[in-house]
Amino acid sequence: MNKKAKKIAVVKSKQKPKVKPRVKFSKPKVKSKDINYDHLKIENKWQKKWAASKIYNSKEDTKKEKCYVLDMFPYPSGEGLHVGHPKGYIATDIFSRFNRMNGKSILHPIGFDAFGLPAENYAIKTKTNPEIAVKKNVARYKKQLEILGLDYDWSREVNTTDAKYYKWTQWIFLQMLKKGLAYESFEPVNWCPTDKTVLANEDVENGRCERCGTPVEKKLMKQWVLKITDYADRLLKDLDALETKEFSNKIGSDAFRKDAPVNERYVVHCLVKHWSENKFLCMRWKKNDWRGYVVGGIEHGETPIETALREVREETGYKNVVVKKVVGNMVAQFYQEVKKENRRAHVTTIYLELTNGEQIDIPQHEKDIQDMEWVPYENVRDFVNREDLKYEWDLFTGAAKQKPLLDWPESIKESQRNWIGRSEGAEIDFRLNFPKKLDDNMHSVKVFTTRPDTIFGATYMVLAPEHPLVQVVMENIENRNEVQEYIAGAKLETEIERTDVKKEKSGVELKGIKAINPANNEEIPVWISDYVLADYGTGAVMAVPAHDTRDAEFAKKYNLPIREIELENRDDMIHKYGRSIVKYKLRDWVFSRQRYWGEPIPVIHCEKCGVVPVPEKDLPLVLPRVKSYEPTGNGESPLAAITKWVNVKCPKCKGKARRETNTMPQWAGSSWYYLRYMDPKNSKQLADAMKEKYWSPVDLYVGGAEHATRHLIYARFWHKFLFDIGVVSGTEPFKKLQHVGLIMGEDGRKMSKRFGNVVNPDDIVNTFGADTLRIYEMFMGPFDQQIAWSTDSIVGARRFIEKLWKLVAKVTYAVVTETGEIDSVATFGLNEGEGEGGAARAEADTVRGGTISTVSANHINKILHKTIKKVTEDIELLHFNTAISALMIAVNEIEKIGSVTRSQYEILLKLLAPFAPHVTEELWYAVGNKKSIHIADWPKFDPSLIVENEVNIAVQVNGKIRGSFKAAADLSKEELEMIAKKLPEVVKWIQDKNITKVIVVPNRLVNIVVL
RNA sequence: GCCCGGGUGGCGAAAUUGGUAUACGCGCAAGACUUAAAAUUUUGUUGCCGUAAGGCAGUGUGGGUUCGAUUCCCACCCCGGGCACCA
Repeated sequence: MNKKAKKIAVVKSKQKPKVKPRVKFSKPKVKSKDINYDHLKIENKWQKKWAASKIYNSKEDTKKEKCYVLDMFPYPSGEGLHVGHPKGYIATDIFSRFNRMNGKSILHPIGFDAFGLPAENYAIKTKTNPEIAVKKNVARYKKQLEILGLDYDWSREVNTTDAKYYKWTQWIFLQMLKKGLAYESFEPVNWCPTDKTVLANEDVENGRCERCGTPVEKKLMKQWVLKITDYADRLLKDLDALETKEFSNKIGSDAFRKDAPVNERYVVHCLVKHWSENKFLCMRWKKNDWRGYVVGGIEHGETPIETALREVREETGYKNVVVKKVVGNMVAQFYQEVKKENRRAHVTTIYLELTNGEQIDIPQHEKDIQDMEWVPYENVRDFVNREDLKYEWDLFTGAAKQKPLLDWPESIKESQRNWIGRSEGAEIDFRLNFPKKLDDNMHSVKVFTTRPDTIFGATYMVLAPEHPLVQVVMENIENRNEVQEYIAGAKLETEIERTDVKKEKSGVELKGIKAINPANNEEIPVWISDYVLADYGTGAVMAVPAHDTRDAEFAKKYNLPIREIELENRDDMIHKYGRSIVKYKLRDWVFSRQRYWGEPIPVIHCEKCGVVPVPEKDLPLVLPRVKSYEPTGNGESPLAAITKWVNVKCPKCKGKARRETNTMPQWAGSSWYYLRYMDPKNSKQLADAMKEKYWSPVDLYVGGAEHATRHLIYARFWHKFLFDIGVVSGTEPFKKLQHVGLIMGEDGRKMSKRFGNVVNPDDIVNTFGADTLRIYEMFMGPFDQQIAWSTDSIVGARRFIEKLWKLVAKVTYAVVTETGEIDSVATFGLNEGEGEGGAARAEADTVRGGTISTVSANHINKILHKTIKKVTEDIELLHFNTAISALMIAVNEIEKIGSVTRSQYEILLKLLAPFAPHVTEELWYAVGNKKSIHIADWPKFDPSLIVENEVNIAVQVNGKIRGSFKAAADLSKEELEMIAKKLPEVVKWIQDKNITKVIVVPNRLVNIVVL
């Protein structure tokens, strides 16, 4: 895939691009000789050993849970990788290594996407055959990737330009053809005059070719098109779909009721106060869901207050309840809790009080599902949020709370929603009326509107200049010349000019033509204007200047009537005058390119039979070698010049026929490659069904955000199609998606040869080591955030690894004699062979009275177990920067203590192994292990070890920190308050003052409020 | 214009059931080691006032809720991204 970033931008507003002319690689400040850490030797050694031992090869092991980790495969350009590229690969590497150590069966493959314009243009520029250029570039990329120590299963490598691979790309196309999803269209398409090919809508950016920036032209051409619009609705809906989950609980309750309120606007939350004490009623649904309030649905005709009273009586049995107010200051805390549940919720929160405790019996079915408890005001929050009582049901819909089907960043989902651009509206026919009727036909014009409720305000109609009807009625137009001139003028404009919002609107009235508004039978003028687009909706609009800014602008300019009206009922209007219809902005995918370097479209044009697919047995249809692969510009690809290849017999009638000479777009091969990794060598099908079922879907997919509206939409489309024809088992290919934040140049601009700010990863690996590079890139900041590279800051990562390296000398172990007795306690050395010998080693911490004190050992244990927890959680969330920070803290602490047992050190190594695979492997063997650390078990933390027995208590006076003290954990509130009040630095602030209130948060703070 | 995301030291950034803001790293300053430098190491490092003890201010701005707000609410400013004469 092409690694193009869309915009050049700096990370932060405040930070102006610091233009440093010198961005070349600078010499490092580290010296590794002194401590014997030779990263080149170590990294090289382990990379070879891992390749030989095949520990990273994937297997469909049904006994294990699977984990499919995927990178967006690279598009090997001529320039090689820069340090920004590996960021995503390092992240998936960490994630897959982590999951492997957690006992999962891993698929972490890689391949190359190499068909398409970039490779072809590069080949033309360098005058090499694209096939050869691609081979060379792939080899270079592979080498660059290999030295990073990534755990790819290279035996599953795919390449989209390999005939064995694109056989299946062509096969999928044929299946689409069979289902009518691939068709030839003859319509205006985007044409790039520089690249001399048509483009899909997705390849056009602000009216320009996404590759070369040339403004695209509209050209009428016959093209292969894929009917992605048939899938528009599913592509949109599944973005918000929920994971299907079995849910059997049928017990009736508002929470589960089918007719429960589905719209949060019709829900009330009732806060119910005790009749004599400052306590609130907390409800417990027996499905472990605590609420601090009663939730009820407003039924038809009720006011929220009535609902509140009814719900509280029904659900709690307390009869004598009165409404105090609707969200007042007094209950602001509760209100905030409610809002937190759902930021979009606009619930009415009602505060009620009981006048007495009189209670009637509630029905058994209510008792079955819920309990009640009176909870003191200040404890309600803790009570509701108790960790062990996470709630599983959606508050508003009553459905089981489910995870979304797609765990994707909201921004990418939103991009796709925008791109698909669904809008619901109506098609309404306006009859046309013109005096000089040439025939009796009363023509009519279909308009598309999302506001049928404004139909009475339609005071004129506007057609796109290209609207076919204009030509039909041309003879009846009085100002024919003027109209034709306008149409000709509009044609000359580029898309960019035409769709410029700032441009003043222009248009011409079709004099002599009138339209009739079906709502009031009024005759209204008909105009043409280029602000109406031919290819959206119906190419015609009813103009309602009172309710549409564009129409208003136009009406003002041409003095057309603007009529304020009362809005009608939308559905009634649609019903009376038109039909409801859904339109999408998404266009069908223009699928042919007039270029050489792509998959040949496997179709034959027969004079008699028309379009005939190449028989499946003849696949792959291999891309033939060609003398000149320069684009022709005449709408044919260079393949058309190979008459021998082009002229074939029709597979059906054996008559004269020609091959299709257009090729597929760059995005074809990448639309399904993740499936091929599952079974890369299968010659019978694109992937074996069992294997597909085992590995699907991709558990984590990492790549650039710029693919949001292309690759990621195309792949979802193809996947859904393959699902429909039974080739794949699920409806979505990528379960979790994460986008990588770009690494910018040191000057804050995008890394590019053009700016001379490219940093080559090979240089970094050479001087600092792959492990250092990996740690640095993961430590830079949040993974999805764009950050500028800084060679100066790498030393931090390097120093950290060196600290770990030096720490091995402080690992203690017991030397055991042949009879099993402890001879002495020793440490490991940094040099090979040091510390070894005839004597066996044993854990130092088993030694009675050994060198490491119990206190220190316990202290290290506490640190380590906290670190295990933090690192484990952080890797799962892809919070690599904070995971590394936790590891640094652990190393610093252990270094300070100065001694560590072997088992403790090994935990540390394991935690770091996914991040720095080489150095940890080296040290792992150095302390006496015989099997790779990368297949060792991930450490588990012991919660009891994490518990602090001494805590720091902050003391505030009127909310300001005035002091602190250490105290045993879980000291009572009273004791804490007493100690706090006696602290000299606190006494100073509270003496001579009236203490009005003391707030004590156990294990945290004491706040003394004085007057 | 509509829709997402974000704004914290000199810099990259931590911190979410509302509870000691600035963890970790870079840089910088001072000390140790060294003939010297590098490397290493120790200490310090939000700003202002103060020799210090300490005080005041402080998480884009202005309000609000609260004993307590980076965190919740309201309004606004700025930055980044997506869509855009889409009817």
